[in-house]
Amino acid sequence: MTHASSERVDEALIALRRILRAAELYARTLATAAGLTPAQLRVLQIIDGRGGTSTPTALAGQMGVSQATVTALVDKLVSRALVTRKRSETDRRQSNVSITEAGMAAVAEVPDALQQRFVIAFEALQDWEQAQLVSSLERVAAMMNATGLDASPVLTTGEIGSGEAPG
Amino acid sequence: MTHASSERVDEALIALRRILRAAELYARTLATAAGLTPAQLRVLQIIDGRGGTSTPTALAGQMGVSQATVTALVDKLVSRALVTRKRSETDRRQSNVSITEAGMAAVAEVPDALQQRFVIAFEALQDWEQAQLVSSLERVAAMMNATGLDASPVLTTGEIGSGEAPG
DNA sequence: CTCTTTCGTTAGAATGTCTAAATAGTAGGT
DNA sequence: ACCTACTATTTAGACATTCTAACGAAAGAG
Repeated sequence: MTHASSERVDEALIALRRILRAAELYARTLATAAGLTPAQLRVLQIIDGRGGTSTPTALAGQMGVSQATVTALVDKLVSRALVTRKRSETDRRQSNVSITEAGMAAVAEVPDALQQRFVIAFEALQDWEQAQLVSSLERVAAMMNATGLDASPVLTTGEIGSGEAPG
Repeated sequence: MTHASSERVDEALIALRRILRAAELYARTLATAAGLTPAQLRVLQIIDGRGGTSTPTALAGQMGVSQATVTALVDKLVSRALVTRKRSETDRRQSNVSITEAGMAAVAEVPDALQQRFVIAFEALQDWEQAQLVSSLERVAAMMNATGLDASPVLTTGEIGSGEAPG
């Protein structure tokens, strides 16, 4: 039991909070600039990151909200022609929500909030420091998830700095 | 220019996103369990962390929302007797929002979302790993802030695992 | 005292969110 | 074919968060 441990937890927490807050505020700024709301942008990004099509149930699961909420969000996006909604032909209970070209353009214009800021900072770190941060972060993330919450991996991490990600 | 860099950014981003999402979902769960909403709980936590009293303007600044929003939030909390609102005597334009005993009890009952999960994970890390994570996190946070966004330090990091924090 | 600025609230609107109920489709058993 | 059970989605009704704009009240400068 280290004495200094709680101080360090404090410091880590403060840093994490600042990252958290910066990401949150920035996400809103970006979405607003694109004429969208944060939630609408998230829907668009998830669909785009999943190959251009998804279903309400999948979206609800990934976003951690109810299907009803997704319906409302998709309604808004459909009315702006950023996505289309079409009944599945193999299972007509299902609905396929597909991103349109306008939607893709909107997503492409808006760099991912976390990415934009985090990547810049991350790339300024030393190589060994990057490796270390990844390792520590992954352990924390794994442990937080293990505590009982599934943080449904969104993984919309496409165009970061290099070319296309492995498809 | 390292080739492996973008892969690592991916991994770090994914981990951070999972932490992000877990914290967000968990915050809602906790607030709901306490009969509050996330935003209301945040107000309570900020006031509590600031010595028990604040003003609408200060709260708005710290939360990154407008004064009008704070007014609405405080209205709800007042109606539940978790805070009181009283005109300042030195400057009667100002309003002092103070947490009540019931409010403090509510805050004490609800472990901070991030803290709860993060601390558990953090304390399971090796000593050197903790130190490293703090260092990396702080660099990232500093750099993200330096990019132009002020993430208004909330620092409600009081009762983590040890006794009272300084001050 | 009058003008300007600051602090806070009120009013009105849009969005996000939920739960519960309704609608529609699939699948299995008979 | 028909009934039942389950799954996928939408609708309806409610409440919370948030904004901007307008307003009232107080402080400060002159």
